[in-house]
Amino acid sequence: MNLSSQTQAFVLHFGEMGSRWGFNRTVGQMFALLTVHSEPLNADQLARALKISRGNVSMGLKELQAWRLVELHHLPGDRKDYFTAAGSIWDLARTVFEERRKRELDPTLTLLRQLLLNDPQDEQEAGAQERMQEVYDLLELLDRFANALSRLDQKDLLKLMRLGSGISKLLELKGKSGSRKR
Amino acid sequence: MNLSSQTQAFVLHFGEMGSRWGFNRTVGQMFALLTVHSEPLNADQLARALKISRGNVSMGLKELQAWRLVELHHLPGDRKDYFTAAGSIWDLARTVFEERRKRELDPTLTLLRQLLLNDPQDEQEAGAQERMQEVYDLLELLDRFANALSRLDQKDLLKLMRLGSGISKLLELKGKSGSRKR
DNA sequence: ACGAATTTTCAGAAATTTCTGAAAATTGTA
DNA sequence: TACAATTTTCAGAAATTTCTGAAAATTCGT
Repeated sequence: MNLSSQTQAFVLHFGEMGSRWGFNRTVGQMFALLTVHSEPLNADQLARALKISRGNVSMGLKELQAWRLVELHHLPGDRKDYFTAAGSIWDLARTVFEERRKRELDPTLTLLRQLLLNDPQDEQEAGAQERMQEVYDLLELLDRFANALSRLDQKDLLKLMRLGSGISKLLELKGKSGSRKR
Repeated sequence: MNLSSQTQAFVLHFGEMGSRWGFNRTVGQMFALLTVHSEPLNADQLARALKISRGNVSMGLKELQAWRLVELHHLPGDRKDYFTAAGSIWDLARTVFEERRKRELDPTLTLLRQLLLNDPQDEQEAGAQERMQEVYDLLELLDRFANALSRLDQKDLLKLMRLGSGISKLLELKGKSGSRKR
């Protein structure tokens, strides 16, 4: 379980980026290692490869399971738990995307919905609520859009992402056919 | 500068969420307050309203300026710097989106591009590189897509986001006309 | 150029997050 | 059931991030 300098660099980088993606350094490293390493790894192997404590690995795996980013395997005649990254890179990306939507958007939408139920008590509050309503509308739209993207199958998602600047042409099309309807 | 309980709740929430969105608690609070408060605020007002030190406000404003999320104003006969949230909610969202793309995608793309230049030294490395290539391809696609979205004007973006599940129908359309071409 | 107003800086304090390692709990086998 | 292998837990240690406040720097009017 000694990592090539390639893998080392990859793993360390994902450790650094980890916090930006929503998990801590060692969780990022564990995930990176499981991603590049095709064979399943057990907790001891992860601990040794990454030079972190066994306890930390246990906690990290729990978190990765909560994110549904790893899969548990068993080898015949071995009681240890082995892990791999769950599904294709594509699946992983989708999962991260969905989890982040949940964590970054949903709580705010819930709060704003609540706050907007109250009647404003004065001018100041009325103005603040207007602004909050704008934030809410935007985040809700984003949330719906993210959900729609999540539901697309891989083929369509690929098609959409590859469109690039072609998107606006496609929308023009839609806009015209849409207005024609009435 | 005493905040209504509405605003208080909004500000505190954005503080909590701040870390998920890429900045720390007080920066999140400052941004939230500037967003709901239509009048420009100066550093002392922010410090008093949020009960944080003047120094912290200075650092926070510097960060918000780096994110291009605030705008500096001056009032006649007052030497203090006044700040507002920069542009419409829509503009703010676009800016946050772009900044996050830069911070979360670009460094990884750069690293992977580098790593993939090296020839693999053995089977193990070859396999790891395959996985890294997949990650690279995916992130690059995502990056291009994010860029394309950023470049859409507000009207088109709105149209696209409102499509929801209609997206797949639109893509079908495109798929068919695309294959018709050959 | 001086001085008052204002902003920035930054060393150390405080708060928070992450990590370790030993003990407790769980699991599977004989 | 007894026990060895394995995983989980969690109190406290270590590392990291954030915050304060006083001093330094800057800015502007006179």
